[in-house]
Amino acid sequence: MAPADHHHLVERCCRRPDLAARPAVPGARRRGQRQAAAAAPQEHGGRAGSERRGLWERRAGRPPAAARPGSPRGWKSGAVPVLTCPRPRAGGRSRPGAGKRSGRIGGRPQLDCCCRSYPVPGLKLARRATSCLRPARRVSFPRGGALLGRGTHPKPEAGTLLLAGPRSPCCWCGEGAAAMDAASGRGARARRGTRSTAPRSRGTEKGAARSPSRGRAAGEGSSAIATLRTPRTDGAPARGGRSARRASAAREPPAGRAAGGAEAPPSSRSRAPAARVPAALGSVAAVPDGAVAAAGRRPPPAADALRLREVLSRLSLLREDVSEASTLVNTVVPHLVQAIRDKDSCFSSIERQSAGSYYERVKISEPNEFDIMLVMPVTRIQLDESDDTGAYYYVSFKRSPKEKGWLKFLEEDGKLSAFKMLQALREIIKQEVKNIKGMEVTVARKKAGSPAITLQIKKPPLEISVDIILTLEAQQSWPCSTQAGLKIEQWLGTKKRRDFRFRSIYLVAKALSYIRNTWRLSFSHIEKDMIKNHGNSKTCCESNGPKCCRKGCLKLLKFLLEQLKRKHPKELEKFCSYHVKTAFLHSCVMWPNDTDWHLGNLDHSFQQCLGFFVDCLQKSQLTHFFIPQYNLLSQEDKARHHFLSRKISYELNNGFPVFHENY
DNA sequence: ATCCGCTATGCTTG
DNA sequence: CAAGCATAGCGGAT
Repeated sequence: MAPADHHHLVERCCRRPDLAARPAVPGARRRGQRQAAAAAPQEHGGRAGSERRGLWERRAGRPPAAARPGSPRGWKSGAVPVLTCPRPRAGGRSRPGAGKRSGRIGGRPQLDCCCRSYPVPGLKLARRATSCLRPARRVSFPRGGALLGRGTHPKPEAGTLLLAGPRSPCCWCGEGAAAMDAASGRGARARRGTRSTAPRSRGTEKGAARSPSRGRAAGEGSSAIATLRTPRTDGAPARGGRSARRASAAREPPAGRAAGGAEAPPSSRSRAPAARVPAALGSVAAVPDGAVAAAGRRPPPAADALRLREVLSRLSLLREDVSEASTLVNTVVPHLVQAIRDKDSCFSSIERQSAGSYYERVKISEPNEFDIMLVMPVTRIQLDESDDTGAYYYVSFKRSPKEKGWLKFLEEDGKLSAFKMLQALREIIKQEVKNIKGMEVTVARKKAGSPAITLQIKKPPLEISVDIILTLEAQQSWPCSTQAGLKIEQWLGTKKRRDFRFRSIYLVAKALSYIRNTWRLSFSHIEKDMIKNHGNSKTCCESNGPKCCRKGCLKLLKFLLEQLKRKHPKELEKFCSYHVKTAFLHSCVMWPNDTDWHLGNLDHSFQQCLGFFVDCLQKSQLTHFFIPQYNLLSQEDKARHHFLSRKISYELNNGFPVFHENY
């Protein structure tokens, strides 16, 4: 059996032919609209936070925010409603009346609608409204990905759908369509950052305008701590748009084309060109992919880290996308859960649990894939290994369950049939999706052996897939195959390990190709916890604690594999994100200290992870993180492993050109 | 003058 | 409440 088949959370890799027909760039229109937005207002003066706000208010002679219409606080406190859009849709700083000096098109603010997050009169605390009086715009940007220089307006052209350049059909699924574009949002991302910029106004009281922490931060060396992504805004904020920095990275042509087109003359003195140097690295000759494969053999150019941060910033999910997608998912899923509980008494105690990269906060590119576990508590089950991996089991009840409905899910020999349960669940869901209004929800075709029931939710321009995974939860000790796994003592501590192992075991309905009633151990709840609370010290990444780059590395690993899979779909079809996730977890064990993952050393940490993964590939040995006897890289696929290891080595040695390529 | 690294703050989802 | 996204604006580098 192919290890790649073993993990439902990653089986998306090569499926979704159903999505292949989706538009090349889902969300492009939305993004286009968003990014068409001209610069948003900007407050002047340079005080941080409330101090700065106070200054602005004093200067502008305005009432305090709490009393001002248009301010959320104002609404909460029952201030006078304003019916027209008094403010552009932008981040926390924009406010009504501001922006007089910000970028505008044609004298009026050419802003996309701000009202989706603007409170509606009469709707207390409403976050969304449809009462916008200002039409959204569509804007086209130059094809070919010319860089947008700062202060350069992209010359939007009303009424044109935004497309950055010709899109090649996606090779992800071998279906010749753009499924993976959608999955990763790469195409969309390329347009994400496009926005107009405006001359930036500086604070009038430079020194005084410094935020209280500035001095400390600069003086005490926190400059070494680089943020993963803090797209600075050199002009006024565009509504929902990316910073110019992000934009420049996203739009960078892969082959090192001279930055700057007619629209975007780059500053010759700026550091930006170095940062934007495409991954081919210009002067650095490409190192063949067959070269040595451990990390660090090529001293990375200083710009590497910067570029990785750029890449990372492109991968983060847009807040608006998250909001829209989660709204859909959170409408559909509770509806289905209720229906499932009602329709079959066996399923009456089913509970929703979230899993997968979105809920681990390592989803990259676009929030278009969600994993929902439907967890059924079971008691007194007996597990019998179905093969030698230690991951697959037959499940039977030690005592027949009180609920007699269960009998219909049992095979003659008393084993609980994953297949039968999935089928029942699937039928209920298929019936129930018909009752969901306001969007199109369909159940994707069954995939042999897949533990998931995949929903497609369409509400143009959104297209989301939700994997529903039937899961058994048993409060009993973990099987002995897990005894020597989860070696996190040095990393998260012995107590944490003990706590984890006291948690329930989860089994997902995963049929093997030759046996229909098997269940596979799932540790996604533990993985989620480890990724969320990943620090060796408790304060890692907490609000005031030191920030690390672990999640950043995981995202980059995922992205690298995605990109390579797009480039070599056939050769890499057996690899999935669970492989890199596993390698990442091993890396966390191998380098347990937070200091090993200093945010400023993103490039180094990433290369270490990759180096480890490449070693695994070369040895065809990647141990399941929880089940040490289970090798995720079976020896039969050695050639494929070497292929991937060569590809990764090439990327490693040449500054990751694939991060900047479109497939 | 422009760009970059960084922090502070607000907002949203989980 | 934590985490992540989005933005403003500083000092310093180029």
